[in-house]
Amino acid sequence: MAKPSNLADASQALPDPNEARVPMDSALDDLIGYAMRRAQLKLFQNLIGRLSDHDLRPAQFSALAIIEQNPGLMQADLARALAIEPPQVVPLLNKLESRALAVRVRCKPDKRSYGIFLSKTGETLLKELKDIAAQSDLDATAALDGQEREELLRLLKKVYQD
Amino acid sequence: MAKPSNLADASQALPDPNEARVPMDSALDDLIGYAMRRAQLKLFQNLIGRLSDHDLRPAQFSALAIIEQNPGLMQADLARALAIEPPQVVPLLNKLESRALAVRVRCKPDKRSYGIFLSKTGETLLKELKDIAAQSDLDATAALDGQEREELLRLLKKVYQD
DNA sequence: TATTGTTATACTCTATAACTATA
DNA sequence: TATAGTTATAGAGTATAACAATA
Repeated sequence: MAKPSNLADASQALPDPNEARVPMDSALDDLIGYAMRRAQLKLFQNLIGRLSDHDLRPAQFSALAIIEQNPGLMQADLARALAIEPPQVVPLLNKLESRALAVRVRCKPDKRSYGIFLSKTGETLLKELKDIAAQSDLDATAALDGQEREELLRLLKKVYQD
Repeated sequence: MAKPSNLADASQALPDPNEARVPMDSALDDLIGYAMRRAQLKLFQNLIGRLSDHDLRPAQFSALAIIEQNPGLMQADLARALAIEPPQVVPLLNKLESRALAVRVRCKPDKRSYGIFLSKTGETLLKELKDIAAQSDLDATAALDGQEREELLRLLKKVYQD
């Protein structure tokens, strides 16, 4: 297929190959969704790098924090809190159990379900991970001052809690 | 492995099964990264739903907008602008070409490379897609007023442009 | 020898259907 | 029959190595 007749006029406006190698976006520049995706990727990559020292993924850190706040919760609850499907909880919890950070305990009247709890090891590591995550946050938003950071957090919560 | 000795104290504080089924996060509540991930997922899902009417993905929309701003750019440039690897550009561009929205043209002195351009069809559709994306933005951030939306955009740009 | 685009491949993430064991 | 957890599987998204054509 060579140069179809509906090819847009483009023979002019070719960017100088010697100038900035990163094309500008325009059109996308006014979209909150676009800016948020790029900012989120930056924060996520930063956190992934820091957590990798402990061989953990962000979802595993989130799971530990949610378990701490809701000891004894069921896997279905954890899935809902993490906004993932129940089958995805299985390998995640298996990993946490194999590292002795959390445990499944059959303790409910309903013998089908487990209560999920942190181990002492998990509680101790989670303390450290919270500091790491807070530092990652500061690092990835270093362009903001404290007041801007608080305002950003407030606005983001307002968006997702709606 | 049954109830290891380092199991954290958890026999108390079990959430009432009759109350809110969504466990709270705490610990995560002060993290910009966590709030941004949740807000970003909300915006992304909204946009995915709206673009699906046109059988397009967000990355394909972004590609169209970038091509419009940089007619004649090479695939390596597009990959860099989209923050993806060159091999991922191939199926993306194949899709846009099969839909007659964009074209690869061998027109450079370097016969290895292509210049990428929008077709007239692509230009027309892109106009519509921009409105859709803007509406998606407004919809997913309906909890914010105009001033908050501008402030959020400003802060996000400051973060990712750093 | 280096580079553009491409193919092949693999690894992760995510989602769905089906299975088990309890209820 | 319905539910909690699990298994199996398939589809995206993403990354790397290797190849062909060209420089």
